[in-house]
Amino acid sequence: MATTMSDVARAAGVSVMTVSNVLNGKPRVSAATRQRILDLVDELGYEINLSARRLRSDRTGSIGLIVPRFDHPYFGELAAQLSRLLAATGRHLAVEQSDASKEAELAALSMARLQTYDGVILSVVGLDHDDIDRIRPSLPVVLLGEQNMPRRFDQIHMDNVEGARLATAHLLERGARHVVLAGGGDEGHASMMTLRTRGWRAAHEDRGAALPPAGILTLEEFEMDCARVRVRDRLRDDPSVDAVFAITDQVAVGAMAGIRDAGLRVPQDVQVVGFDNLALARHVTPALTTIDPENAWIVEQAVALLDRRIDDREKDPEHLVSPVRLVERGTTRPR
Amino acid sequence: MATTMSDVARAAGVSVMTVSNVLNGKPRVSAATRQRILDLVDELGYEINLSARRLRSDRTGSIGLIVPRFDHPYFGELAAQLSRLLAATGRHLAVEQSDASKEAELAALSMARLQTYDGVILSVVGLDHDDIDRIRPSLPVVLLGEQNMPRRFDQIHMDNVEGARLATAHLLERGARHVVLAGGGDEGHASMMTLRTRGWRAAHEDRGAALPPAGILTLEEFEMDCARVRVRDRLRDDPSVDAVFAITDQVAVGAMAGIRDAGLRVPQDVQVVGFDNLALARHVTPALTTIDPENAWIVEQAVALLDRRIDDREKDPEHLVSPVRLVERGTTRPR
DNA sequence: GTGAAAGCGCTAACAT
DNA sequence: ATGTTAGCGCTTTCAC
Repeated sequence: MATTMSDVARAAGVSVMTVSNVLNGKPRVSAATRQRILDLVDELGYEINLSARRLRSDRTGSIGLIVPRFDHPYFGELAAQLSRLLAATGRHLAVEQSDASKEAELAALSMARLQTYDGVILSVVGLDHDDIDRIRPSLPVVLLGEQNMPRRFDQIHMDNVEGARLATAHLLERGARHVVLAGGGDEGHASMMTLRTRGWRAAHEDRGAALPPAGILTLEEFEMDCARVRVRDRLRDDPSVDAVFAITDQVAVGAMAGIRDAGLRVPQDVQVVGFDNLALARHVTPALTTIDPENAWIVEQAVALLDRRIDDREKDPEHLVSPVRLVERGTTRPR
Repeated sequence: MATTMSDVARAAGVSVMTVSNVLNGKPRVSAATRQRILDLVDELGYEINLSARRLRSDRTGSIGLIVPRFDHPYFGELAAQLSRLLAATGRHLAVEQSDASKEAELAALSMARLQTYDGVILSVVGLDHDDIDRIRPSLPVVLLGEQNMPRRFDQIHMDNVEGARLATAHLLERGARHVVLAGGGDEGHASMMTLRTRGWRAAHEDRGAALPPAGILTLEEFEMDCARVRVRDRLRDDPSVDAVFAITDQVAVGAMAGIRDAGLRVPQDVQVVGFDNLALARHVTPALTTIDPENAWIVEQAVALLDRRIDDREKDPEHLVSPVRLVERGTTRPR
């Protein structure tokens, strides 16, 4: 069996309460007793049982992050940043995958699993307003997502429309006449996809440019494989396409491969802009022009919101929009 | 307050034990009572308190995976596969980051954090044999790693030497005369790096080929940025380099960018082989020839080992070596 | 400064 | 088929 607090207490000849007080940094303990207990803790290899602490008091020092998928680099980067930030305040992060399916995401949100955390940051994908509304968490939750979400939650979303508008406007400015939107679509509720599609439209409207025919290339998944094949085929069908705004950097990398498959060059024949500014974006050749969602800002705000909510469960929910900016690299032509 | 079992019991007019039995699928409960309780659970929105269950009985249905970094795609892919596999048996995965530093990794391994899991899969980086040996987990742990690890743990490692040998031999076979090892090194204990370096050496010895002078390009980090710059500089210094064996796919992608920066072509001027077979490897241009570590196999075995150990804490530890194979793509020349 | 008592929500073991 | 008892390891409260 693992060493418990009462083992330490017995060895030190004190009560468990004194051990608990020492371990929690409570003030009213003599220096001598404190030191003796600390030594014993080391010697016996005592480690607190977080389940017991949690059962009695809340507070585990753990924050949960629920993401749709572990193997999407965007979430990997988000998790890494969040982890670093939390470490600064002595807490740590556990990441769980919701699998982007409604059932899995709801299961991930089940209080049972969440209770082990002091608070949870939930990246909402695949849930609509009503699904989320059914969730009545008894612990602080911050929502990260694009769709319309119940106002009673603290939430952060990217400025998807503006980002997509910037991306598309940049392409049009650089001489593109026919900007295909890879991974776009108007179906369903407000989502990353529909919002970015809206931005692509808006950029055309802003300049009085006509939307290209069949300009939206739908994708089953926002993955490289899929994007590569669809973009290649689209270019073969229609040589007038001279630019791709890809809904994510992953799609953009797939699109770049597809463009090459079609025997064309980036950016001379076809320009490309992505969205996410993944680490990867700097390292493909040519380096990818993309929209930076300011993850550092998002992460910082998410923790701030969580902390404020942990502090005051009744505070008014906040609704933040992250700034976005265009990062110009080599997949678009110089002015 | 959240609904507890006794709330449900009171509402159903039964004891908490009956509720517990229903929720745990115990057989000796009448169908009528079971249904009544299930309905009430729904109605009251009851969710089990895992901390309480854990405190009493072990079993949370959660498995922990500790990885050095969230933002390395290799671990993202590993976690995703593991998550999928565990879901099949009704369990779920939480991933924690150890940050690749010794302190952080030891902290991640502290029983306090691990106790919330039924078992833990630990990807060991930055710890040597003695550090790991200091760990006396009271719960099942499977080690994933390359260095020499205490035999009392169940463990899995890749066949790094063989993989590196395959990669290097392939380059030599395809006419390479000067294979630089990007990210290699002999320093420190057995590690992914030193083992792959050994394989690179062995392939040369096998063919009676001399090792190139300054053939090992050390890298501070196995990251694209770093690899790109170092490879570019190396090629500029020494035009005789005609191949790069990159210690990881990430390094390989960086190397490919560096080769282009130096004004050379892949694979005509410089061939490249990576290691990991990330999803990314198929989508760079040209597609990356690499070593596949058979992650699916690793994940499957890790869960099997964990389950066997959960079943029998006293069983003899097992020590598995994953098979590796070469995946030939476009960064090496056809035969 | 230290400790005794009570109990968080659950389940194992043993009644009935 | 259902209930009773006890207790997991900790913290809260209150007493000394």
